Amino acid sequence: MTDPGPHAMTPEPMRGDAIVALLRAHGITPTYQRVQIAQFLFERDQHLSADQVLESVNARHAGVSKATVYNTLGLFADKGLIREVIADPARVFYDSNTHPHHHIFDMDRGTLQDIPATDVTVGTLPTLPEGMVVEGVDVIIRVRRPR
Amino acid sequence: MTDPGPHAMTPEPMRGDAIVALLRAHGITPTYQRVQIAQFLFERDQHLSADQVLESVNARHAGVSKATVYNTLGLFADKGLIREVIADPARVFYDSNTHPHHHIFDMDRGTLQDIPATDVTVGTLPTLPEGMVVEGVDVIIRVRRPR
DNA sequence: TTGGGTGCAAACTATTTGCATTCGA
DNA sequence: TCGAATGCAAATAGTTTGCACCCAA
Repeated sequence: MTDPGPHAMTPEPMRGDAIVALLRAHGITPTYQRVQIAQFLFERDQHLSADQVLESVNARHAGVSKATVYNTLGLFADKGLIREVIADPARVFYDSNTHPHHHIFDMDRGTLQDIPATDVTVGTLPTLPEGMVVEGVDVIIRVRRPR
Repeated sequence: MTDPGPHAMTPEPMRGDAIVALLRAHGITPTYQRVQIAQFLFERDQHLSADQVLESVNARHAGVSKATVYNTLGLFADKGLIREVIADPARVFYDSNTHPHHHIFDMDRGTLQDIPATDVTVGTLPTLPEGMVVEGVDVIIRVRRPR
């Protein structure tokens, strides 16, 4: 847990070589497609579906296929660069902020919002099944406009 | 919150007319397909995907289509008979236990396990966006066998 | 030259939709 | 009789897979 992640960096958009270094530091070969996607993801903290990433990345200068966006987001998540958020049954969101925090899910708009981890307290955890290890604790508050 | 739900009933499988009454009490017309599905769901507390429900219901005496299973589970969830659990990115689970509780998700097996609500404490909630109301708070502990 | 890594077209599958049919008033 | 509700075949859309290509050793 000594990895500072992308968020230890400056608030300005990261330069191309900073992105390349970040990918390398996570054991990811920095290809053209991956740099494009990472560049976009780390412009700021955001919650994006694969489709939104595809659209935005290709709006710039294109050349990245749908499958590659999916595979790359999965790879980034595996390597701990971004965080998968399972909140909307229709699609997976990827959160470019990997610091510990939780989420509010707007069921009407289908959008996510961060909650500081300190605003939620998770107390006692139950005994886990044998040989199992906690990968993460997700707290999702589902909100909507009253019907 | 005065609705006792199906769990106020006996531990034995509910009889057909008890299921019919339960559906009616929730404003659901008790058709053949819906009764078949409800009968199966409320045999015991369980976490099932739509596909598992389809298979099990049709293994008995059949006659329920895939689309109807999906639509019926959605209807039951809307009416508060069962609870949707969003934990596995690949499929939605339906929990026949609607009492407040949380879940452990086994990432290797893709299965859910209940946690008593009392084993997890959610402290301060943040201020919600204007005009929004909390539909539910989901806590999911993701576990897996260490790699 | 060769073997693992990469990108993507095509395939796959969970879920939704549109509509013919049925049901209750 | 008639409008609303129901069930399902077919369509949709998010995601995964299989394979041609590329590159470092």
